Amino acid sequence: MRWSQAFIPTLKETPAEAEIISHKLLLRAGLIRKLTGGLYTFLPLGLRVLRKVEKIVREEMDRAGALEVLMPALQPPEIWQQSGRYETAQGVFFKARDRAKKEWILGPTHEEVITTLVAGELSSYRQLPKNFYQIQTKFRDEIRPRFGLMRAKEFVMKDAYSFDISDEAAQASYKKMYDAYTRIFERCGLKAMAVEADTGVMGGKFSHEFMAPAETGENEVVYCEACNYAANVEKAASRASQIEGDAAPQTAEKFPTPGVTTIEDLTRPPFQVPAVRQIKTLVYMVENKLALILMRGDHQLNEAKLAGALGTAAFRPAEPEEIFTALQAHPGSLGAVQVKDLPIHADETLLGAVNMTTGANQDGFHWRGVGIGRDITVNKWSDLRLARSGEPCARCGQPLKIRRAIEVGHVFKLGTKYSQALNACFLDESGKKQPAVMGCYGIGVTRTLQAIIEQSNDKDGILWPVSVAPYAVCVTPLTVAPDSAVMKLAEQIYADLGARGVEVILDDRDDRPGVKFKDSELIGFPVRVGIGEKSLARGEVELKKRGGPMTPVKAEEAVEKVLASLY
RNA sequence: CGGGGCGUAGCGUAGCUUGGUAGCGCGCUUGGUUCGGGACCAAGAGGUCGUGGGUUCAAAUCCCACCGCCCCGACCA
Repeated sequence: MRWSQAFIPTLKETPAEAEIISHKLLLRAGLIRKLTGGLYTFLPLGLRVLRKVEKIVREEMDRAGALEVLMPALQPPEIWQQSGRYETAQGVFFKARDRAKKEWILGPTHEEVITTLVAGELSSYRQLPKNFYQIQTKFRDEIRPRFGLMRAKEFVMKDAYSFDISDEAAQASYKKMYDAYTRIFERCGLKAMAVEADTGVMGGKFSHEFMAPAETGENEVVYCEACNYAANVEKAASRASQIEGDAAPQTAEKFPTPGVTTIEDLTRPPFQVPAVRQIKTLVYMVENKLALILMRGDHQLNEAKLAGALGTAAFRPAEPEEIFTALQAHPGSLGAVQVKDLPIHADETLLGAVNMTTGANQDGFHWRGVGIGRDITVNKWSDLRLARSGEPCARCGQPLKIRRAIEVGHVFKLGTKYSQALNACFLDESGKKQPAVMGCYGIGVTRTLQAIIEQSNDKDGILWPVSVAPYAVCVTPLTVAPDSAVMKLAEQIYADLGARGVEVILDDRDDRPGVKFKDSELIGFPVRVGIGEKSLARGEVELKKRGGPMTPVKAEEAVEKVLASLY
């Protein structure tokens, strides 16, 4: 490609809309442009990168034995009703209507479609295992699109769905995808770690997320350097730090606490009750009934765990009016002492706690000397708390660490939820009808692209890994007069590299060197070959790896040196 | 959806408090000088000041509504 013929609108200044470095660079390097919030056009250079990421994904899926298909983006709501997700996934749908006013759904994911397909084709266990994948645009009505491609209304995703005859076989399929993902991110030059994850609305059995560490990531990963335990913070278990030794249990007593409405307030004089000695009382509306959730004062509730404990995701924090009606007190003065008519769920760290302080369900009053079990009747004990940095690892006891990360991939073991609902069944060896055991596996392709930039950049711009760079080499003549020795050599190196299969761009723009250098560094071509009169007088050209020093090489060796530097 | 911020030329922005000719930098066009790290000089083009309404002799500026974008939040009582 000749730069003068290309469309590479680089920007000297950062558009005001971009907040994080990868988003800024996507715009500045001329890779994407925004149509409107959450919707982007890939410009030629950005599309080249996208295609390269897709190619790597495709190669690794094929290698793992998955079969590529392409499913419709537009889906009938009926299959979602069949799977039971029409209601639960309501929030993410973009909907459309045809001329007959019938409703359609712009696919946010494709479990229903693929399972419907398989249901129609599958009859015998001999047909399994099968794993189908596609690379397709998904549509999700995100609550808040942000950070460019990171969270968009429309994005490219690779999704794969495996069908197996048994749990064990499904496990093998899962492992294959897990391994494929590890290779994919490695080949993309992206640091990503597999972490245990919550299954959320997918309703699966267990799952791993592939997380690319980055400060701007929207997720938090809890990990242990000692034993390699790693989990999404929504899932992460930590060992409960017990409350230190107690004096003899005191008797519960109500005391006035005018104006006190937070855990923090109670830790200050005159009360000076440490947060670990407090019981935080949260009120939730669970399927239209109120429930109390008790946490230790220094702990935070993890809603993903709460969903697991409640067995439903249909809950929300109660409104203050609802709380007052039920407990005759406002948030900040709530407690579970002597509450008999509401279900009480408690985090297991409170088990056996005595001498605790908690709200009295009377504004301006708290109880102290409260003993769980004696003064509060807990209906269900569960692990409900958010793991924190420094807490002992649940496996090995070493301190846990937390870091932010971008979720780039997710593998789920689904079980038979969808195959049962949509009748994707087969006859086993004994002639018995069985639902296929499924798994599903996603990679956010466009998000991966941006995550690579987020991890690989410096003050001058992007540092593309060779595997996904829009062009591997930028040949930069400092003079472009057609009959000059400099340009002639540039043309020759450009042609020779192209002939050797290297993706190369020739910066034939009649611009000053500084402009060309800045642009090539902003875009981040892995290797630049600079050709100028001065060095050429010595029979040399300049080889510069992005982010590295400039090294002179003999002009006649340039092509070989470039090839060597690429691998 | 709640809160906050912002909409002025392709991009970045000043002007708004205190109403009175819309300004600057980058980019763009033309000419010239330059030519190894985002050149310089000169002359230009380019604006429904987000949209609609209101107040006023007069609105980018004040008021109302709407639209759009960005950020934070939407569990921590």
